[in-house]
Amino acid sequence: MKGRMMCDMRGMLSFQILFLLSKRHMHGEELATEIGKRRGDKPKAGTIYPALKDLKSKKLITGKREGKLIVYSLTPSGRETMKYATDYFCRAFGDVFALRGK
Amino acid sequence: MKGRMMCDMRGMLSFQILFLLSKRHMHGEELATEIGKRRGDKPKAGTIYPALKDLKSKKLITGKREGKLIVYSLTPSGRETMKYATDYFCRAFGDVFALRGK
DNA sequence: TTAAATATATAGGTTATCCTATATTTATGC
DNA sequence: GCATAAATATAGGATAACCTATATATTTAA
Repeated sequence: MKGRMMCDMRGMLSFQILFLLSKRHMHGEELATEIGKRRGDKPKAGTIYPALKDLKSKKLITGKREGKLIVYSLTPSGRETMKYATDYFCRAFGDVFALRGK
Repeated sequence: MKGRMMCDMRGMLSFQILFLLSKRHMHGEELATEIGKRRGDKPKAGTIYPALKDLKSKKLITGKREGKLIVYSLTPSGRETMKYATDYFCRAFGDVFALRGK
């Protein structure tokens, strides 16, 4: 599927991470798996961990070590960013979905 | 609005161009304006024209000069790519929309 | 205790997407 | 014709998002 794609479909990784964390707390591997379910390809460690590091440095998420895992959740600022980003996303791409099923 | 965004929302430009061209033929400025309506910021010339050049080089769109304008439309390959890309996009981000209004 | 498995971290490279700034082409108004 | 406006083109620079490969930490199994 991805091989057939001739236009670039990268992007919105940090947004998708914030979105998933707004539903429940997750650790890195879990996030990668959830993104993989949606995109068809699970992002590699070298993709997901730098993204988490960046979101953490911007204080949008916090991580709490639980044994082998680091469980991430949104900060208040992360929740607000997520809200604005969702509005933006829906305004930008809403009509792609509106057409589905037609 | 965009200034408040603390997570990167770039991406999917070529997909959005293909999507818009699947609805009607447009020239570059027109595409930029339509994208601007959706994203809140109209992409600059240095963004849109290289993207069109790239899609053209991949034979996903063709351009026909009409006076001052170059009117673009999808090639058969562009239509097929657009279909796969839309499926991918909806699978990847469908639940962002599913939650709206809840 | 040691090995293997799992999760995380980081270095280094590529590309699309964004920008600003400058140039060129084409049509239009005087 | 000549200037202006509008559309297109391109150079050059930044960054997020992807990758591979390697390393480290932590838990589990033998």
